[in-house]
Amino acid sequence: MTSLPSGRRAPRGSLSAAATRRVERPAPLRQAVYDALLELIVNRTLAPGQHLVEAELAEYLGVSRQPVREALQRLQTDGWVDLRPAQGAFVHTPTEEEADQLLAVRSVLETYSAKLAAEHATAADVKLLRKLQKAGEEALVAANVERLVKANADLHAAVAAIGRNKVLSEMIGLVDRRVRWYYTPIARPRSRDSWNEHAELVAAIAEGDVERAGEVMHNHAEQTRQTYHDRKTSESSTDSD
Amino acid sequence: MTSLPSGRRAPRGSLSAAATRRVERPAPLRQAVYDALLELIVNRTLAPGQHLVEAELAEYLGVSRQPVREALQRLQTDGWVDLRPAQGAFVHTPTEEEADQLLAVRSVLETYSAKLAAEHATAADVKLLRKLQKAGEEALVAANVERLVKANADLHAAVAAIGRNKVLSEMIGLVDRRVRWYYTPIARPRSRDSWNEHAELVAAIAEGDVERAGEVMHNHAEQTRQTYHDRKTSESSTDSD
DNA sequence: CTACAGCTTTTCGTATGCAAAAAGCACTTC
DNA sequence: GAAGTGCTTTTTGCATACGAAAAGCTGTAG
Repeated sequence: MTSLPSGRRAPRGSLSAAATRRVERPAPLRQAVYDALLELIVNRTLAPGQHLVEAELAEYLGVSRQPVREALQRLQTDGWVDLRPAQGAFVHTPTEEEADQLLAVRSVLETYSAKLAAEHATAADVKLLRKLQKAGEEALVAANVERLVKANADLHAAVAAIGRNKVLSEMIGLVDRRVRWYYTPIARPRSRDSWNEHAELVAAIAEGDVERAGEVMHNHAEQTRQTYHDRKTSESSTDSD
Repeated sequence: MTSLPSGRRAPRGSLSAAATRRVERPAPLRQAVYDALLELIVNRTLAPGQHLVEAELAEYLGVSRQPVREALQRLQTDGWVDLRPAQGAFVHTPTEEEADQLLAVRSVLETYSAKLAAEHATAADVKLLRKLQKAGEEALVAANVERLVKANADLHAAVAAIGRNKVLSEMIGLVDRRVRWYYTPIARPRSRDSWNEHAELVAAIAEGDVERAGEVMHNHAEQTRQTYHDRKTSESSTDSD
C-alpha cells in the first residue's frame, strides 16, 4: 500500500479525479521562458529601457528564437515590455504617472475584493488568513524583506481567492505584480503599519463586516499610494543602503 | 496561397496626406490576424468550444501558421480562447458564473471611471459626451442595434478616457468587449432605460458631481447585471424574434 | 567643420521543416 | 459483444532559413 503513494494504479474500478491532474506536464517551453524573463526583469537584471534582442535571449536561455518571441509578446500584453513595431522589445520604463494609475486601479479592485471576501469567508478561509497574517508578522520580526514581500502577496491573493471571483483575482494578480515591481524598493519602511492594517482587515473579514472590510482595504491601498508619492519628495534625502 | 488582398498598397501620389505623423504602418501581420480572429469569434462565426486548428486558420487567412500562433496566444491572454497545453486552441465558452464575475468587475471599474471623469472633465469633454449621447439616442430611435452597440461602447470609452487613467481605460476596454460579447444578444430590450441613465451620467459629469456620477454609473452597471440574470429565467418563455 | 547621401550591418517579421505528443481508429482477445 | 492494446493520423511545439526594414556608419561635398 505504501509502495505506490501517488503512482498510476488503475487495475480496475474507480479512478480518482485527482489522478488526471497528476499526469506529467510536457513542460511548455514558452512558459518557462516567460517566467525566466519576468524574473530577470523584476530583479532588475534587465534594466528598464533596455533593448532585448531575441537572438541574444535565445542563446542565453539555450533555446531558439521562437519561444522567446512568444514569451516577449505575452510580456507585452502584461505590461512588462514594450514591443515596438519593427524595432524589437524594450523593457518597460515605468513612469510616475503610470505607477500612480496602477496604484489607483489596484485600490479600487482590492477594495471590492475585500468586500467580497467579507461576504463569502468561511471559517476555513479565516483560519488561512490568520495563518498568513502570522507568517507575515514573523517575517516582520525577522526583518526578512523577501519573505515579507511574499507574505504580503500571499495574503492579498488569499483575500482575492476568498471573494470567489476568478476574473477579479486574475486582474488583481496582474496589477499587484507590477505594483510590487515599482514599490518593492520602498516597501520596507511601511511594513509595520501595513501589517497592522492587515490584521484589521482580517478581523473585519472574520466578522463578515463588508463595509468595514472595504473601508480598511481602501485605506490600506491609499496609504501605500501615499507612501509612494512621499518617496518622490524624499528620495534624494534618505539614502540608507 | 489564395487570392487574398494583402493590404500593401503602392506608394503613390503626394506625401502630405498620411505623412502628418505616422508615415504608414509596417502592417504587423499578427495584429491583423488577431483582429480577424476576434471578429470571427465575436460574431459567432467561430462557435464557443470549437477547436481552432492553426493550419486551417492559416490557410483561410492566407498566411503562415506563425502569425496565427502569435495571435492565438494573445487571444488567450485576453480571455477569448483557451490554449490547452499540447492540444491546441479552443474558443472560450463563457459560463454564467464567469459572465456575472465580469459584470461585477466591470461595475467596479466603470464606477471609478465615472468618478474620475466627473473630476477631470473639461468643457470640450462634456461636449464630446453630449455628442455621443445624441448619436446613441438617434440610433435608439432608428432601432439600429449595431449602431446602438457601437454608440454605447463609444460613450463608455469616452468616459474612461476623460478620467485620464490609461491603465484603467485599457482594462475597461478589455472587460467591456467581453461583456458585450455575452450581453449583445439581450442589449436591445434595455436600450431605452440604458440611454436615460447615460443622460443622467453625462449630466453628473458635466456638473463635476463626483459622488453622483459614481452612483449613477454603479446603478447603470448593476441594472445591466440584473438584466443579464433576468434573461436566464425568461429565456425559455419570451421568444419574440 | 558640418550636413547629407548611400551603403553596410543588424534585427525583426514571416515562412517552412521536422520531431514529439495526443487523439482517433482498427484490430485482437476474452 | 465489449474492452483493451497497438498503430496510424493529425496537430502542436520548437528550430531553422530567408527576406525586408530600420538603424548606424562612412565617405564625400559644401
